[in-house]
Amino acid sequence: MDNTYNPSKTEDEIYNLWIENNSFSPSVQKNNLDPFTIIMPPPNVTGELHMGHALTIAIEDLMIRWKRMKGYPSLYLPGSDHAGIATQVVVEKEIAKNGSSRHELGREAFIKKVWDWVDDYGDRIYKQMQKMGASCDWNRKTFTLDENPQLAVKTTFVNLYKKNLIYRGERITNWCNRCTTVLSDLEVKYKPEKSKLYFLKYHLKDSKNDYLTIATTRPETLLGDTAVAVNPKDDRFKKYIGEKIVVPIVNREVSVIGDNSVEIEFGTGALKVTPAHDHMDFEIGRKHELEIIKVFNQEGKGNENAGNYESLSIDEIRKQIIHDLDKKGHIEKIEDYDNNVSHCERCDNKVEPYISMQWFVNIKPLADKAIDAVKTEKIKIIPERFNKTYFEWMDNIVDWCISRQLWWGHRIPAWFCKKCDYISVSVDTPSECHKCESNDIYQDPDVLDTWFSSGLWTHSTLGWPKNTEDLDQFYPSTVMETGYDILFFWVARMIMLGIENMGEPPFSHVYLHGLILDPTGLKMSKSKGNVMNPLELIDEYGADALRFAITTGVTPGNNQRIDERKIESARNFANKIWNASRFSISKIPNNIQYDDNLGNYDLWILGKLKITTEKVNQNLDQFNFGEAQKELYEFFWNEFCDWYIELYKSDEENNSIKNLIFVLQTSLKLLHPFLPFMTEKIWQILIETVPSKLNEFKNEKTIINSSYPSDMNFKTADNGIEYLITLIKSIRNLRSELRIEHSHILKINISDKEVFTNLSMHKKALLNLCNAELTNIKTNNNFPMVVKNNIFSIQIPKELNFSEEINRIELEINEIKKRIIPLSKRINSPNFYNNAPEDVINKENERLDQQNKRISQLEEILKSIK
RNA sequence: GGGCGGUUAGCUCAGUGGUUAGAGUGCUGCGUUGACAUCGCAGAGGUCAUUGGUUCGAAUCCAGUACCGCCCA
Repeated sequence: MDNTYNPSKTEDEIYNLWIENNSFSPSVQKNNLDPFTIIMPPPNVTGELHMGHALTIAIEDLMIRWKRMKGYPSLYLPGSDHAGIATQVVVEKEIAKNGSSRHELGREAFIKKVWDWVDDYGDRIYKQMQKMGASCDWNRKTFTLDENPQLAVKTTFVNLYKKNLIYRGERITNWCNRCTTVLSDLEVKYKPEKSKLYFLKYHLKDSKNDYLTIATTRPETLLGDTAVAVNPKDDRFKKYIGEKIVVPIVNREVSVIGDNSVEIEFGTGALKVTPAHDHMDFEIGRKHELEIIKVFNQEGKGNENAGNYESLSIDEIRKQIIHDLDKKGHIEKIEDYDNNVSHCERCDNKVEPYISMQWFVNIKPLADKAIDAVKTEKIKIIPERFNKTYFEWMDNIVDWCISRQLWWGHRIPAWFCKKCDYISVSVDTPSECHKCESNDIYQDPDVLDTWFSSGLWTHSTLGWPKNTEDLDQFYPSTVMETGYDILFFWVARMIMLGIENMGEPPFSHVYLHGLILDPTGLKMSKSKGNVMNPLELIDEYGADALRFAITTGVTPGNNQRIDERKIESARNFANKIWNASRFSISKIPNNIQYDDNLGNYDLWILGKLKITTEKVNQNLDQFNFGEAQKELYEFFWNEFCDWYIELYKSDEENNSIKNLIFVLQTSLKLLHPFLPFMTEKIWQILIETVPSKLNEFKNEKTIINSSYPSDMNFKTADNGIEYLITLIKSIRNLRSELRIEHSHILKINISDKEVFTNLSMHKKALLNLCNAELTNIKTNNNFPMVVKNNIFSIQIPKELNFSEEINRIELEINEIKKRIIPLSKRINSPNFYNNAPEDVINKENERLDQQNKRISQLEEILKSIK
């Protein structure tokens, strides 16, 4: 073995080994354990692996590997998402480089371009997930536009339509005029912008000199004004209600209406109403049955109703209108104004409120069942606090607009009849209108919101709507693991559609992880230039180190900052494991009889191993991955390496090589979910090098498919090892405090015969670990040292200056005294006696005794060295 | 406007009622002839944001305040 671990050399080799062994496919169970299933949140097919994916995979894969080793049939199902708008934007940008556009190409040719893209690059993200070590069952990988998901989408659409849960209607929606599609509320992001508030004069028809001043951020929409609204409670304006007022420029006579939704405080308190181009105005318009006049088209340009402004862009219209209003004296003033402007999440273009005909899901009936599933704990969200977020959103849910005016995606399975206007909705492409049997039908050009197909992911990947074995075996899945930021985007929709199609919730647990932030605590984004590329980090440090680093101290739902030092630290830990293994292997002797006798050090480390195993399993059970990992780190480095291996070196005759190998192997198994590649690599080396007599696990040919340690029933014992460790630490400390050279052998004496005898067994350890020797001779140059209520005398070189040590001891005495005050106060209070549990009372009393004893011993020491 | 989270060592974070609050990293001193300098040994470093309450006992539970961040409208 090399003396440092080389991940890049090993990782691909190990991954191939797993693939060859078909280690990732769940085996149909012979035992009675229920399957453990994670359906991976599908990354965008155009995407590249980012830190968020890396975290997702690290967490999901550690759960899967753990459960797989515990013997559960474990399925980790991978896939990717066609990501309608995102992919379309990517390919549009690609062809724009050649000066082309999708409109120029036409729908069919454009779609072909996208498929070409997917064929060329679609596997990229899978390869990147493999670099991470994801133990997915690649035989079951699914793309949202595969045949079966297509069928699932159409079937669901048709079923919901037949149940009247899908309808078509004209609504005001968020419209991106660059993508020329409607967007859902969640696809719109708000950005603060410095803009202007324009105060415009609208003259009353009947009294020429009287006018209302109206404040607006969007003067260009006045072309579509069909009313002016004031709050009926507003004493300044209520007298105008019912009067006619003239919209400037277009000279349209409209009414002044009263509506409670008008904010008295905002602007002047008078509002121009443009039902076709503003969400709130649309609602007011509906209430008052106002005329709706569209003045912009789908591309964000003035339409035929815009008069002189036709075919100008919205920005140009604004500029022109301000100019024209000013010329006619309609502008009272213009103020600076900070407001939040909506942008398209994908292309960053400004979003316009826009009226259009769309398909909607009547969501309330679905939502009610989904709320119920969480309320009755059929689904547990981890961490629990996100229940509140979930309910908040679900309780206030609005109908889901599922149509998108895109070309890439699941085409809506609805055909319009030109003859009778009937809409035929069906899974199979109809050849004629279902009502009048005319052949003159055409399919709705729109596609479905990507989340519609993603919502079916939990069962479409398993074969639904077909009745498959997989569906029978793996639905519902166990854990849906994803970032908390897509709780409503995705998780909520999976729950609703899962219940709708399958009759039961799609998973029993939702584990939400936090975001990975840059070292300064900011979200990583390409535009900020602060992204870390996981693939580069893997090249530099290894996938194990990256995985270990991003799950170190991880807690559900909390964000974490990541910087390279964290990854370095994980890499160092991996190297420690590598070297401890190297050491253990080097200690395997040739051709001797191995016996099963265990020494004291063996029994001690087994005790630690047992406790660690219990804690790790317990923490994993409770989704405390960070804690589980911490336990392992501490055990391996601080107990196994720093003490057991060091003690082992001191007394090889009385320690068991079999035990050394056993503890190493068990540790590797425990660590495997966190550091899969390296632990497998070492396991393979052990298979080669450990003689079968020594190899407790000789029948387990790969660690990935070995059994996870739990319920350890072997014998353990302390036999004074904890005491020995404390003594060694005290001697080291004294040596350092008194600045005694490492090479100087310290002779230590203790008058207590029993302690002396017990320690005699550890002569070699004392010599090797702190360069000390037991002696029964006391000389003049003694320095007293107290260790757990025993006083040792240490022979030291004559010329030493004790002043620092005296200071230290005095400080310690003071500190203990300070501590004792509240402690004795508490112990002496009757309240404490009456209320605290007995074991606590005993413990506190014992504590007080020990502290007092230590003080007197320290004082004794002081006296003797002063 | 509503909701959620955070505030613990120089930095990054664990720690949901019971010893003297921990880790990683950084810092200081010492140490390289066989597992590992990606290392070893020793050490310094904290009024657990703040105020009040509950309790025999609070970083931990409750209420208020301040600051930071996120989500929704």
